[in-house]
Amino acid sequence: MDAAVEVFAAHGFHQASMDEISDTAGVSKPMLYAYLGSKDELFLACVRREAAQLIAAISGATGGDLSPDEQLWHGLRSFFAHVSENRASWTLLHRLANTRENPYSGEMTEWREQAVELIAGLLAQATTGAAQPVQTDQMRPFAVALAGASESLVDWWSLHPDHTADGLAKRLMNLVWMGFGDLVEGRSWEPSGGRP
Amino acid sequence: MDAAVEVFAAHGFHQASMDEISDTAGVSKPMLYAYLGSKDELFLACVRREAAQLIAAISGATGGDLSPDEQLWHGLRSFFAHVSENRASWTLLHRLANTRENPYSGEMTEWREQAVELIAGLLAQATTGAAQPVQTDQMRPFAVALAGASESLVDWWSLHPDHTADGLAKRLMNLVWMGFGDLVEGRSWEPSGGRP
Amino acid sequence: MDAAVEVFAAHGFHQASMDEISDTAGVSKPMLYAYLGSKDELFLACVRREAAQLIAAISGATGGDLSPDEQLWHGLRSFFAHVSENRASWTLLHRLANTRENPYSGEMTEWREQAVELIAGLLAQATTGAAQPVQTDQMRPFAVALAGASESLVDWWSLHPDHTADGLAKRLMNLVWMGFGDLVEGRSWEPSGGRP
Amino acid sequence: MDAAVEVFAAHGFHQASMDEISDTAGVSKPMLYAYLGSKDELFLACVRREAAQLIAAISGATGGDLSPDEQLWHGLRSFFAHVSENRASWTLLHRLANTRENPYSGEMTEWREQAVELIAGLLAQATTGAAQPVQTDQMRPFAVALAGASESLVDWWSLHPDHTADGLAKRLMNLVWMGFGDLVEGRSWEPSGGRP
DNA sequence: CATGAATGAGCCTTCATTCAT
DNA sequence: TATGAATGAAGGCTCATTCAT
Repeated sequence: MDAAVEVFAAHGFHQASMDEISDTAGVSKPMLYAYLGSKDELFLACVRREAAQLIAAISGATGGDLSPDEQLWHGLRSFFAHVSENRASWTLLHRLANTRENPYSGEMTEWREQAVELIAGLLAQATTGAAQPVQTDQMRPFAVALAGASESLVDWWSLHPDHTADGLAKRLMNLVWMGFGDLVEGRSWEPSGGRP
Repeated sequence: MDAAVEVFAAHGFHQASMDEISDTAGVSKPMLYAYLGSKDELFLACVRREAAQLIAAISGATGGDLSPDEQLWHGLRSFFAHVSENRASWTLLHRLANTRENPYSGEMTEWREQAVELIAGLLAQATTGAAQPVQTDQMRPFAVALAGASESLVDWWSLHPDHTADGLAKRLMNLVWMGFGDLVEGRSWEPSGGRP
Repeated sequence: MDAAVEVFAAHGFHQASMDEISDTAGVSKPMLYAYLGSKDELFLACVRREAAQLIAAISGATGGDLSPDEQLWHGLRSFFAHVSENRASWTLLHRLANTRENPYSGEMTEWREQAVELIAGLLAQATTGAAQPVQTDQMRPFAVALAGASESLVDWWSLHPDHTADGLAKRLMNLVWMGFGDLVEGRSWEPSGGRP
Repeated sequence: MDAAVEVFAAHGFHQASMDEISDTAGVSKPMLYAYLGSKDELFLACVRREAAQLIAAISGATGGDLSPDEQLWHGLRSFFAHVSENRASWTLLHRLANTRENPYSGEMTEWREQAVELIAGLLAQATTGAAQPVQTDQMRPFAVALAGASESLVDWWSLHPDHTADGLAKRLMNLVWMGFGDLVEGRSWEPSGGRP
């Protein structure tokens, strides 16, 4: 059973013993090894599955022929929604997968790169008709920043549950999208004297 | 010796054996226990020290009677600078401290709350003369987002070393501060039709 | 199927898993247990069968109304021939059965005693007309020595395949039978000054 | 403690648990690993030590400027004596080391080759003044046979303790040395009609 | 009857932690 | 005081052995 995600999320990789996982899953330890291989492979499988689900949720929401900002908006909403409904999954991806130093470290964070790529693509798309259109790869730092801001807000959210997924997503849109719009239109901040 | 930070950062918490730490530090294991207590306590002490240094670096840069945007700017610059000069420290704080599931998990992330508080204060301060001044605690989500964006950019930076600390800090200022400015001045994004 | 002999010979007793044996045999594991009982019993059954075949081969060759030396000669020849044609069988009997420390250890080496008995009988028979005929049980040490020499030569043979079964058998006859003949005829070696 | 030899000899390699070895040795398991490394390494170390002692015992006895037959005689005597005083050691070398199929299998049987080489040298030396002197490497089959006969007798001895080391050694000398002497002097056995 | 699926028990190995010197 | 030496406790993994189908 892939409710091993629960145990990993609850105790971390090393503190999670295969005994506890097998107990929680309701099967015996040899079954874990028969079906999922070693502990490393089990962990990797969990990460893969959860990452795929998260990416699928976001991708599904951003599809369609909406405008970039609408796509981003829906993507953020679905991200917050998915995460709030899959706490353990998020803990696994965010807290544990980033930390493990093992042969598979590449795969552990691949999902993040996919998300960044998705965002960067939207941002670039948004500049298409602007004065100075930009390439996708110049958008990456902004995409990374937006992704990080989202992740950070999710963590904070769990400590302040009185906010809604949509409320947080809208806050992020306001903060980032507006600033991004300014940027595209040529208004920018310079070190010795910002606007506000 | 607190060069245990190096070992923790290099191998992670569990892979770092007390043997290796004591060897690297040049003392014997019983000394580690005499001075720092258990492995958990040692780790906590490391986190505390590194967190204090990071917060000190940022606080030192934001002090003075500068305008809020300048303070934020200097804070971000010094954050990126400090992190780039203390890779191990950052790895410890960001990658390891967030993951541990132990009795001290509260203290492990306290530094983050301090940083958020600092940013939130600056943001609130920036609205003082605006049409609708806001309280510090309403700024927290934005501060959290900014902090997360910064952390995320730092990680990304290590894979793209051709950027400078100032360059990244400026990008963040442009993205966030401008959007924040719009917000303060009443321009905002609404779900069914953003600006750009 | 008793092709489990192959697996035992190939990997040794402990390295041979019941899974591999059942796979190689083309039946399922429960069948193994239904027909042959436990792993120990299976091993014992293999040893018994192979031992019986070996003893049969030797006994068949030594039968008849030949002179003792001819019987011994044919026995040795057939031993070398049988072993070279049943490598796995020999590995099982010689390398594995001697090692096992189980309740059946008696049966594991019974075949060896049979062979020794056969040889001792021949040796005794050879002294029938001599000056001092001897009983079978006084011949046993010599028989044991001859048996050991044969086994040892077989092992050595597998590393020096350029010898023939008959060549080795003849060498053994020359070495042992001649010495035995001397002995029977009263010429013997004494500690402080042998013959050559 | 290298009284692990006892446990290995008593139960075989696989049945001997590190727990039992450490208990028997009077130390804790981690000490075993600290001093002797893994179970494989421990076993190898035991074999190496016991093999060295056995070879030393035999070599020590065969040295000097004695005639070849005297050297052989003393070698056999010391072999039987050493083995009877070190039962566990012999079990390890003879019963276990020959069976293990591991990376070190080369070293496991090296002692045997040394013994064979020693014997072959003595045999060749004995033919120096004879009608047809022979090279050492033509003596190897005889040496192998003699070694095997000795080993076999030792095993048999443990079941018939009423014999003495010297008695068995003398029997072997009579059987092999006399036959060997005949051979050197040109008397040989031919398939269709031996001497006795 | 024959088997896929399941497990209890145990082994090797490691490491945080502590005495005796 | 500082340390080399020692260990209790556990964890990952495997395998002989048996049910439910």
